[in-house]
Amino acid sequence: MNEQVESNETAALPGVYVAAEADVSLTAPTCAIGYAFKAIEGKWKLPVMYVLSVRGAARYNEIKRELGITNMMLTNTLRDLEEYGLVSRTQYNEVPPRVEYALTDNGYAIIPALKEFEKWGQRLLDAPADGPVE
Amino acid sequence: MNEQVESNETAALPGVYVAAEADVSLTAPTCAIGYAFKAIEGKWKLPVMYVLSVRGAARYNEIKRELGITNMMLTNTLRDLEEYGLVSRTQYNEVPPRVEYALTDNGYAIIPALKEFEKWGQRLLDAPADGPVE
DNA sequence: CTGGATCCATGGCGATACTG
DNA sequence: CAGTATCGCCATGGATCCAG
Repeated sequence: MNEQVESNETAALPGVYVAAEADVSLTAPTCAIGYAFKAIEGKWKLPVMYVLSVRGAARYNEIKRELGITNMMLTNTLRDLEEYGLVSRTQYNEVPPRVEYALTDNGYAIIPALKEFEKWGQRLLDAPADGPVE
Repeated sequence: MNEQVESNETAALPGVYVAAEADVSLTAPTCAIGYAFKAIEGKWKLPVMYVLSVRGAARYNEIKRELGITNMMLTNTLRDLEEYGLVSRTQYNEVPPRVEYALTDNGYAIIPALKEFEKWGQRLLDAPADGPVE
């Protein structure tokens, strides 16, 4: 495929690092980023949270149409996010029934990370030469 | 992966555009955050990139031990990350053989997002009352 | 001994129906 | 409108096997 022969000196950019300690124990119960990874595990957690962050609050079928997600996956994803206290569910006893989902305070706190992800994605799009082969 | 282009033609609903009704079109090829989501899709992309960001460069079995990931998953994950131009693979013709993986410049660019994720995870850990029921 | 593939069991995930 | 139920496939995990 692609033979990327480059010098080893680019391995570590000076002054750029995430954590000072080289011991990476993502599975530790007190590992912050490991816990974050677990919270967003699965294909649809981040897309759902992103939609809610943009819309503020959204109904079940709204999210479904936006993402093209199946009922099963949306239901499970919302339930998981609820368990983590990231999404709140508000049911209105009306006819027809209405259920609105919104980010909790902890869910809202993910937005800075989402924005960084967006900037990163933009950078990848701006460098198509290094992108995946279409 | 393969981009499944959702055809707008629908036998039952002619003339109805599916993509047009989405205000948030994460599937659009020019959507930055959608592209970022695709780039990190899968269970192990972020953990592997995190390990590489901390270690600077790591060998195959180093990553494997750190994460407790299986051979198949690590191989596939590294290959996907290579395709996206996020990870570089450097092979040394030595005895015993040695292969080192490191983040590319585009791969390193994810670190601000990882830092935000870490802060977010720390916030979740600091608010156990809102966390998932143990 | 290291990097990686192959077989196999399981669970996440998708498509389509059906229900309150 | 907001879910549930069911089927089937593919990604994932576990163990073992292969190449250099």
